[in-house]
Amino acid sequence: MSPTKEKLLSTASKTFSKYGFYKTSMDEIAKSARKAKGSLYYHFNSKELLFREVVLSELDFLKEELTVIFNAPNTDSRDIIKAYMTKRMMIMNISINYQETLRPEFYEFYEFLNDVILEMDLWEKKQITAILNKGVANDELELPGDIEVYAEMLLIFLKGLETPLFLKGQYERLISNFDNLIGILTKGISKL
Amino acid sequence: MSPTKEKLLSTASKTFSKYGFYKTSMDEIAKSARKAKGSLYYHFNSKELLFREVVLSELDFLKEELTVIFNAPNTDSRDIIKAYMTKRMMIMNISINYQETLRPEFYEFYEFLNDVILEMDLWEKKQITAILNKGVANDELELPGDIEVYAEMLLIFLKGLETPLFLKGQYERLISNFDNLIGILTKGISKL
DNA sequence: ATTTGACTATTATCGTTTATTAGTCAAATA
DNA sequence: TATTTGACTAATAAACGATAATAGTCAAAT
Repeated sequence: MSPTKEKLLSTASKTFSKYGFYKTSMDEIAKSARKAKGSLYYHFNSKELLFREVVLSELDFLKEELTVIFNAPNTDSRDIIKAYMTKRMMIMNISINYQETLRPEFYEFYEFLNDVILEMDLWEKKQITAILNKGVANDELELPGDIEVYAEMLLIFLKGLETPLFLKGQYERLISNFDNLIGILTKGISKL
Repeated sequence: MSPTKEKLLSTASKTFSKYGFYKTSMDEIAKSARKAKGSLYYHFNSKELLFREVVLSELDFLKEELTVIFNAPNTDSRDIIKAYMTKRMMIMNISINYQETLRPEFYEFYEFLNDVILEMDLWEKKQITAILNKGVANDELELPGDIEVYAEMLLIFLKGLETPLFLKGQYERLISNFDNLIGILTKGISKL
């Protein structure tokens, strides 16, 4: 990625995270980055696509970090699940532009991001399903019924926590008990 | 409750559930109930308060049904938790006016209902906390850390399911595995 | 105490103008 | 050739008034 493009992207990320998508203008981003507005459009084509790139970069970072965890060799599937949940929450907590998309009052405005979020959901669901299947194969886990549905519900739970944690400022309070909760969940799925 | 008031309330509930709060007019409700509009205002004071009553009546029904479950004598706390989760989802599935308040595009418009929902949340949290505490006292459950936070997270999970289940039409698909999931959760919190 | 419906007050909607901001492009630069 | 620039245009949001729809009132009737 060229230095100009990189500069524009990081400036956009900072500005969007400060004022939100709708209260940030392209002129403002260009000015902050000390570049011409034309360069923004040369590299990103539109404001929506620029914001997409910003959110995508946050999700790509999350994906990279999670990939390390999911692919850790010789690790008990329960430990992978634990590490996954913890890491996910930590990174989401600092993904300010992703958090912006959670605001229900903007729900309809972010439709152009639906596919990005959906793609991430599918990726996570796939990874969770794989690790659950591996756990069952290794006799570490015991899961009656459809494994994919468990993966889906785990994701629903984690995503359900996002609003209280990141938008309603309960991160500190709830995260303190998160380890205990993870313990219970893994106990629930463990083969005893 | 007077017959007129009852008639108005049930007509309002039907009409709101059919067209939603904003696309239903007071004239329409009065006409459907074959009453004068003045009667609506005599009994309910405003459109918002009328809708409140409608949603409250759905939540009161839920409360009543759950109270029976929570207060069942001589019942294992795990069975109470299981019955609670199942019953909650069944009743929520038919509480159409409550479901309307879940729509994120209307989020800001339903602020006058926030206290009703919050009150229900607190009630549920209190009931769950009580049953978890009872379970621990009876040596049926094992929960390290703050019990209230578990109650809160269980509620977050159940409420997180509402949107996929009721608004995105996944009720049939996901509910089929719900029993298995409940089994896992109760296993996770059980003292072994 | 309750019910009624003609009436008033508010709020949504539409059309128009103005201001802001998204998006373009020919020329300059490297 | 690929990139950068900023004056320029096009599209959209905000502001405003006029009109339509609907929330809410109240004196009279039951």
